[in-house]
Amino acid sequence: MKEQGKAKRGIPVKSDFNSWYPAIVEIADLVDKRYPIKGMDVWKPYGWKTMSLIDSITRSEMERTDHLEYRFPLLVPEDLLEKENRLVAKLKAARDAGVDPSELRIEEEDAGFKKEVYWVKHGGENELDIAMFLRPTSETPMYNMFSLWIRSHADLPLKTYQIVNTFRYETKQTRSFIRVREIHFFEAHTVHKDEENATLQIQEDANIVQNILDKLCLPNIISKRPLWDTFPGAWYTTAADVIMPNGRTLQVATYHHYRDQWAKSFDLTYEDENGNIQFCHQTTFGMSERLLGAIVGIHGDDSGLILPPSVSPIQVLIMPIATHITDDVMIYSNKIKKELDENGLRTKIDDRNIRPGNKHYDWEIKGVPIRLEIGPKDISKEQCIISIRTGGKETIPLNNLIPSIFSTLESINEVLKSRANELFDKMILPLPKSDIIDGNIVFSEPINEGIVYEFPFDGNDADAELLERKTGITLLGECNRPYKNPLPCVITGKLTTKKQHLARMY
RNA sequence: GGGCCUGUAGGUUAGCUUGGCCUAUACUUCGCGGCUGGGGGUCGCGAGACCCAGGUUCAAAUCCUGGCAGGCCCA
Repeated sequence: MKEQGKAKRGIPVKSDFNSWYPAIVEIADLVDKRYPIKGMDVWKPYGWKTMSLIDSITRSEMERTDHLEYRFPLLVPEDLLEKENRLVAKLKAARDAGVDPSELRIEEEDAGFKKEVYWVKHGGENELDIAMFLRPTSETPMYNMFSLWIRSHADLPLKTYQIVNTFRYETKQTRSFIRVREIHFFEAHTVHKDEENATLQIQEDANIVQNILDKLCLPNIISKRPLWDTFPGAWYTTAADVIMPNGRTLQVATYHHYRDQWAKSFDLTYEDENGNIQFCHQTTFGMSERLLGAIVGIHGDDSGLILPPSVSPIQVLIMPIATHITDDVMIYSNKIKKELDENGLRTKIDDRNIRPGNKHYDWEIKGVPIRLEIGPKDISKEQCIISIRTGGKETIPLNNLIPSIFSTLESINEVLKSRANELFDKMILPLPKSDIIDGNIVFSEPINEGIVYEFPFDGNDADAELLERKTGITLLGECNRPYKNPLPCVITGKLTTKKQHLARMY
């Protein structure tokens, strides 16, 4: 179906994913990376519009589930952080004590967020009495206010969210959308009267994540993260990971059950029906522009992006052909645009005075699902020609335009899903057979880089760590889709249906 | 945290090893005009760069030091 376009504008082939990805985000005009701060890209209109469309899917899910949108300040005074640090330090100590005394995970910093935030220490020329930092996430500012707002059970549940920029001082290598220092962040925070209600919220979050990822055509793995990967202060953390074409997993959503651990630190209490003071139970749920990174990475091809119709800023790009021959071409183009617009589609007419081939390449790179050509020959036959980004060209009669466009968009959506699923299935393999010899695991075949491994696992933390060390890759946690029939755990040999994955994570 | 590498028009790049031939190469891009127009057309004219600060030297894109920015590899 192709053959007509070879590498253009220096786009590397997608099989060279580590070169393709950073190139395509700029060539497709999503971001400009030349801003002179590492990890802070400029969002170009095309990229920002796409992100905004992703956000609007999120917003409608929030609305559907009765969350209200808030907007908290960017700056947090240092003294508020102390509560959080004390909590995190305490939990870590407890966790470490609870865990097998073998020296698990020593690399964790004990200063909480202190080292990874941007500090504001001056106001003009004067040093501030209390330094402030840019929010890396908003638990601290939000919970401080929640404790003022929540008085009785009638105030619960409190379901809030915001979509804001957050900041982390990353020292590692940054990548557009995947690891950045200014994060386009969605965070939902809820407060409930008891653990059970918070648990129900976690189930709702799980459902929302699937709705959103489905609209973006992104298959994913849901795992309960291992204890050491649990968000500080959380009882447990659940995460959604997608698999990028290089075999690395990308965490695109997390939701945390806090139980009442944070409430105890922030004094979040309410008076119940019987007049007793109770601690609240909380959850949080976060996502970011990594969703866009996943779309770029998973759907794109050698010719550029392919955007799912649900979030493509332009769903139908109209190309008038040979406008100088007859004025009818522009008249028809405008007529078609009007008709599509009235049916709720996002459209654009490209009337630049350049060759049509050039326009095809331009919009192909940007991943527009449908390009529609209308020229003098078509007008005489009352038809137009559409080029489909996932492959193929079709001639459609103008009197059947709208239904044809809608069914084509739908089929593009299906093609993206099935391609993504195919890739996803191809990326996951069973872990090679292993034997334990003198406390070491020996695999029957070498562990491969670009693959996600699944395997039955029913061991403890020490077993898990052995696996990570031995393979050099990371454990995603217990998957929410267990094996149908029990299999022997790769470490203990015990029969279990529990499934885990090992992967290189972004 | 440790190590390696790189900075020349908007983008990709030649020149750097061995300082002078640089008024800096080519492609692309951009602007104006003409012919054109169904998958990167063509002709003409025009625009655009040596990261910053020092140093060495008669002379620095080229050598040295520092800064800033970026990339890669390893714990």
